[in-house]
Amino acid sequence: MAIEREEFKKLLKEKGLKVTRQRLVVLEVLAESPEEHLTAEEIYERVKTENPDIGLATVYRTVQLLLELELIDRINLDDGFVRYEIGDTQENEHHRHHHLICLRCGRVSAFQKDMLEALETGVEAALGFRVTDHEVKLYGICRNCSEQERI
Amino acid sequence: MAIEREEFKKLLKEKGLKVTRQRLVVLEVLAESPEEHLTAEEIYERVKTENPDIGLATVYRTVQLLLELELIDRINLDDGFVRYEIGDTQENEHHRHHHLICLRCGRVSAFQKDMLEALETGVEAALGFRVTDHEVKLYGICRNCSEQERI
DNA sequence: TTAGATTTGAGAAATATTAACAATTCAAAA
DNA sequence: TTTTGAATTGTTAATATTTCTCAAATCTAA
Repeated sequence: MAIEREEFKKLLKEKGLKVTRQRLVVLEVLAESPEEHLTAEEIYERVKTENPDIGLATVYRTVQLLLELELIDRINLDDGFVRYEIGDTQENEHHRHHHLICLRCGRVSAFQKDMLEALETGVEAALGFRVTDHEVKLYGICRNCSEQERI
Repeated sequence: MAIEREEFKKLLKEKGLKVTRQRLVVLEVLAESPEEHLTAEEIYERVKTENPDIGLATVYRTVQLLLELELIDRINLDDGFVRYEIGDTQENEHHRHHHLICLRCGRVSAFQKDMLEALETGVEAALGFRVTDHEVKLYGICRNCSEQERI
């Protein structure tokens, strides 16, 4: 479950930050599409439908703020854009940077964090490297595309 | 072991590409520092000591070519630069995009590919996603920094 | 040596993101 | 509600990496 509007307001106030229309709308756009990975420009386009006077710089600034508050995550698909997606407040840690990227259909999805735990403990045991965060991208062919291929 | 100069020449000829001084020097710079992760600008600076007349665009073009030939790998540390490192011809697959990034000293190192296998087979078994490539970055504190901290 | 295609160098162009700064907006106090 | 001061915003310019353009140079096969 993503963060609620009222929780967000409370969080801003706690940090001494102001609750602005722009901040609410940017978060809302991201919260509306938990499965998508939007670029700043895409967020800007969507925000403009509700708030035509918003500036692109404000989107960049707000996205930066939301990252710092750990309400959203970033993903870089190496296509020249940084993308953003709403985080999941159910998880204790908001580091959900592990994605499956289908080379056929382009779909980006996440997989369960616990699948990474073996890898991380393995690295710690073998190399003494204490893992605190990760960004994992696995490229390949998703189930859907595999099945369509077979037909 | 990285690719040899003569192998590279042969590979270029096989593909109908020309063997140029610039291509040889760029590969050499990368081969000299298998542990480093150089930006295009850094490669350019080093190449210029042997070849002062080279252009930056040529470095970008050559690096692109070397990527396509799978002689080098790219890594993006999200600091605004794409970085390149020589690949390892010993491995059958040249996808060595798995790195440990120390948040204390900034060192970037690689870990053995076989540690990833469990993760990849797990994803395949659980989700039907056939993994063909990966880019894995684990952030944390390396052994060196952990030990220095303790002193 | 020649010829033709590829490659290069230099600088312009493209493009994502950040910085600067005056104008606006928010929120606490009067 | 009004006031007030600081935070935030919008606009535009700036920054910086990477790509594009094109004439000149270079490579390779004949």
